[in-house]
Amino acid sequence: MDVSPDNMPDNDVKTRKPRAPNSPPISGRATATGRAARNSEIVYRDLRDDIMNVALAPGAPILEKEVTERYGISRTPVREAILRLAEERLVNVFPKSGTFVSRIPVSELREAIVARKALEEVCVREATAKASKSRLMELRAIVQREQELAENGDEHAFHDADNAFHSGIAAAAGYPGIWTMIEKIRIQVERYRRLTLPQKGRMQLVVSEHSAVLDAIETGDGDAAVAAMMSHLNKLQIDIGTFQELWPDYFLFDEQRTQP
Amino acid sequence: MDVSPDNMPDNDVKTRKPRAPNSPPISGRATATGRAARNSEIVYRDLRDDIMNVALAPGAPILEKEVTERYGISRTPVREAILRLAEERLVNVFPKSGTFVSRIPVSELREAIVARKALEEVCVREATAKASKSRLMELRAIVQREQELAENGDEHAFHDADNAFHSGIAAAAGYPGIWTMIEKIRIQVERYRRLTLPQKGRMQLVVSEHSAVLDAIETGDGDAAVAAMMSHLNKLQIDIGTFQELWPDYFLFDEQRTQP
DNA sequence: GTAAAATATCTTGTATACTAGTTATACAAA
DNA sequence: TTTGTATAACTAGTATACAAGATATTTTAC
Repeated sequence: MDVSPDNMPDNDVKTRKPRAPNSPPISGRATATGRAARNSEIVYRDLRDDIMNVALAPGAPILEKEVTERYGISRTPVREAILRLAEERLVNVFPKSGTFVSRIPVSELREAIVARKALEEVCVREATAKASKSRLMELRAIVQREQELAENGDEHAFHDADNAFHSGIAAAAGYPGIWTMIEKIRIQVERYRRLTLPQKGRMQLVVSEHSAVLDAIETGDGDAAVAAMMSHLNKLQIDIGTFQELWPDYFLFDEQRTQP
Repeated sequence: MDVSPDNMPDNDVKTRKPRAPNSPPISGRATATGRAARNSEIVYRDLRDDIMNVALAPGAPILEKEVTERYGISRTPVREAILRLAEERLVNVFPKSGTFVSRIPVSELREAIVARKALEEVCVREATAKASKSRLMELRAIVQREQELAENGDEHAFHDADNAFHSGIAAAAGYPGIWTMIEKIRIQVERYRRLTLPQKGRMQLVVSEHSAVLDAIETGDGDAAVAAMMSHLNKLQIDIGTFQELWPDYFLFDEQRTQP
């Protein structure tokens, strides 16, 4: 375009240059931390967590003004947070009307599970091929931690450890970016999972399944590792019908996308 | 939280209710078109396209003010557009300093290609299993169109048709949402592809590869279809080293993520 | 002449005022 | 009582003003 900052020879006249920002993002830059303590980030995380925990139920309204007053900040950062949520399809913004927590779209849910399985399969296969001993020890430690948390019944911490296990496999495979993608997909599935989670003995089952996956990885049997992981992830596909009865208006069955 | 709009019995006193927004996003809603003509959307798409076309080169600064004046709008919608780009890692925002088009991170690039292959594999396999005759005819028409565009040398239209083919396969598989995910991944790869695209005879090669994929789908051979698709997508993995020489500062080699 | 400090000016982040559109409510008429 | 309409209140989108920090330039000391 007509920006042309460092293409033009700017060394002929020194005093006239109106301070074109000729500081591109240099590699080893100290201030590359970027958005660390931005208010919109805090609001975003809080709202996202509330939505994922179903503390904010699907269909519930989100009032900019209420959030504004709760945090004691202005509309601008709140609005940024809501826009991020809208992109992730966690909320629906109706232009001059209101913002609401989105309902769980079952068709997307199905696809999200399929996509996650595809990505986790790649990760676990690659992890089997090239995981270092230390990585395996880390993963085993996570499984052990899960065991302890399951015994204590600490659901929240167990949930974190669960994530750490899957994240660790992606890291062992050398695919941290793919784990980022899985996490984005997981956001969609998480609300559904939170509704179905409080089943007795579920944590113990997860521990044994994780352990089986790790066993296969350690023996270097890629196919077995993939099979164990698929078996594990298939547990997500409990039939949605039963939960449809419990929370009828939490789910959305037709397609009707809001943004093309 | 303390919103509680339609949970409270609001039918006792009629005149005092301060218009709590008791209109959740009803399913069959007419105004569900949502963001149609929003300025931030226009700016976002234009900037994104410019970045993907490498018209805005990696490292180039993006000045809110310049965009503001170009579109004749205020900073707010421009800012929203830039924030969306920042989430997709197409730009880097340095808080009180400036915004720059991000460099192409080669490690993420590698992972993006792996992820795309995993997702496309699922799509093409499922499409082979359950594509209707009409879907197959549509896909064949797209391939034919690609052939014609390749002969005419219309690179831009060919690019669209290319996307339509992959999108069509996802649709045939019943996974339109997965295509959305692939598109998000594709954004990252697209810039690299645009740099490597102008190779002679590339379009003709793509046509034949697409045709091979479709042949396998039509015969119902899932494994062959997957193999053909993988062979097609592997073409993306040309060694990056050669292009590193041509555009040394377009790529980023170390990790250094900006947002945790 | 060199280097360091001061200053000017740019950048993005935030707050607030205003606009335009939507929905609920009140009210009137049948 | 029901139905249509007017109005009032609330919504998100936008514009603009201000604040805080960073970089480039200028100035000053030596």
